[in-house]
Amino acid sequence: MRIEPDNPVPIFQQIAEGIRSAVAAGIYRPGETIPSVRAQALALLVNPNTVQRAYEQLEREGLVISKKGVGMVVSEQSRAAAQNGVGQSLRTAFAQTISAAKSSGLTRTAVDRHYRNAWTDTERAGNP
Amino acid sequence: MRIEPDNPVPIFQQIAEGIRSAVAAGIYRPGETIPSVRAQALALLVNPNTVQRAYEQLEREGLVISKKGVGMVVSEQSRAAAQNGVGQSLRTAFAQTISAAKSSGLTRTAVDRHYRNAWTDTERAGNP
Amino acid sequence: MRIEPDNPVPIFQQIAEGIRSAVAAGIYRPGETIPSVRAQALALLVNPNTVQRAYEQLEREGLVISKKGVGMVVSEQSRAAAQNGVGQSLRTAFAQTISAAKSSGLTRTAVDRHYRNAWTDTERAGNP
Amino acid sequence: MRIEPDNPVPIFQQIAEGIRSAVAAGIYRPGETIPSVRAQALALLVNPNTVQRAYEQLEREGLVISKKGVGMVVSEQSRAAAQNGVGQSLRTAFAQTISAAKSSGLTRTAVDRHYRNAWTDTERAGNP
DNA sequence: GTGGTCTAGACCACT
DNA sequence: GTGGTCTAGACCACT
Repeated sequence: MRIEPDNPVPIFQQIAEGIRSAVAAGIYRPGETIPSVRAQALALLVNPNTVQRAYEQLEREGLVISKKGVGMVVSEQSRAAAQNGVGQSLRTAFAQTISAAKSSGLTRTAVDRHYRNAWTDTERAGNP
Repeated sequence: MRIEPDNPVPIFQQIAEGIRSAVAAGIYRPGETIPSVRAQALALLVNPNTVQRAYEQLEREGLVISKKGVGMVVSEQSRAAAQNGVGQSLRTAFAQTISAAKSSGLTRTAVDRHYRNAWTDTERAGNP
Repeated sequence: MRIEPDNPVPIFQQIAEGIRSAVAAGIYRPGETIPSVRAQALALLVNPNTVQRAYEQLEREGLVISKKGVGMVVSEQSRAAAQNGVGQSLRTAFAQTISAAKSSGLTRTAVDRHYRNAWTDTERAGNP
Repeated sequence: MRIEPDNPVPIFQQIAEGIRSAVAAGIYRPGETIPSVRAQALALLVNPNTVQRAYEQLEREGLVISKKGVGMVVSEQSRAAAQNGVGQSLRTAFAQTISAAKSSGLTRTAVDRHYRNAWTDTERAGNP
């Protein structure tokens, strides 16, 4: 998971989003624990309080359940919820970008070209 | 132009982006003035200072030249710069969304489907 | 006389200073008129109101006396006053620059070098 | 650092200049933080927003890097940049004063005398 | 009317 | 504690 400190999206939300993605991808499975607040903070070079905030939000969403002495346990219903949410947010993100492009007067052809170029960018960046 | 107050992207940047798009689309042409700070603030229901900040940034970018007592005049080289910037930010936005999708374990086929659905969304929303 | 619109010193003060210098240099002599508001405005590509403000200040200083139907007439005591003022402001300007340089930790040798370089700059700019 | 509220140079620029000088003089060193926005505002009896503007400009110049929750950290390349900038602005300031003097009809001998007198002034003022 | 600067004070994310 | 953003409203120079 990568954190972008300059991204206007708050870091704690980036962390939450990262966990959601990981659950959707099956990296963390129901019954397993996600990394502890301290471990995560260390891994991301971020203050533990910030990770804490992210985890609290995930608990409110029901993706994860905090168990004393155990950690944050991935819930049973988590995966469907996460996957659903990921797909939804994906579509919304695309729609926003496309809307912006249209209001700048770009044609669908031009936008599609940028979309394909973006794929090339992500592949070049080492995300096969 | 629409402002989303809940968007983590600062309002002043949303405004700057909106003007950039308008210049790229040829709505404001070189030699013309963009809406005055006060008029824009009134139109967007936003504080004049916030608009001012957006306009300062646009001036630093060379899109616009401030003339006392006259207004913010669109520069000659503005359009190319704006168009370039819009294309660039489009590609970056797509790349970010795609990266997120990949790290959630989605395949290119799935992502493409979401992309096409997003187009449908924007068309349905009345942006033919 | 040159006006610098980007200089934080207000334009009307730049104009007033320009006239003071011209009087000190003997370009305008007692009994003569300085350029009319309209002529000056045209020459400097500035709004007549701005020139008007500069002239009002000069009249308050006693450098110039407005005579209906004639114009702004240079006063008898103007030259001494202007010359005196120019010398004074020169010294003050130098003192400020030198103070700033010292507080940046520059030595007298370094400051003197910059002073001599500045002379070269003004000569190169075509002000022999 | 002293602020002159009547100086036509905007306060936020005076603050920026003051920090630049301090960095050039080695008062703030790379890795250290400059005074916080609030502390500086209190020290200079100025609104925090005004200090903020000065610091934003310094960050754009690369003199300083803002770290959330930490402060404005002096960058590695800061000193060279600041020193360079100070020397540059010194020369420009001298050139402007000299130009003004020349257009008032003063000879180099007279201007040099004023320059030396200005040094005496700054020494008398207690800036050995 | 136009933009530029400033004060006063609030709320947010982060350490 | 730290910086970042925003509102509300004043005053200035210039056209």
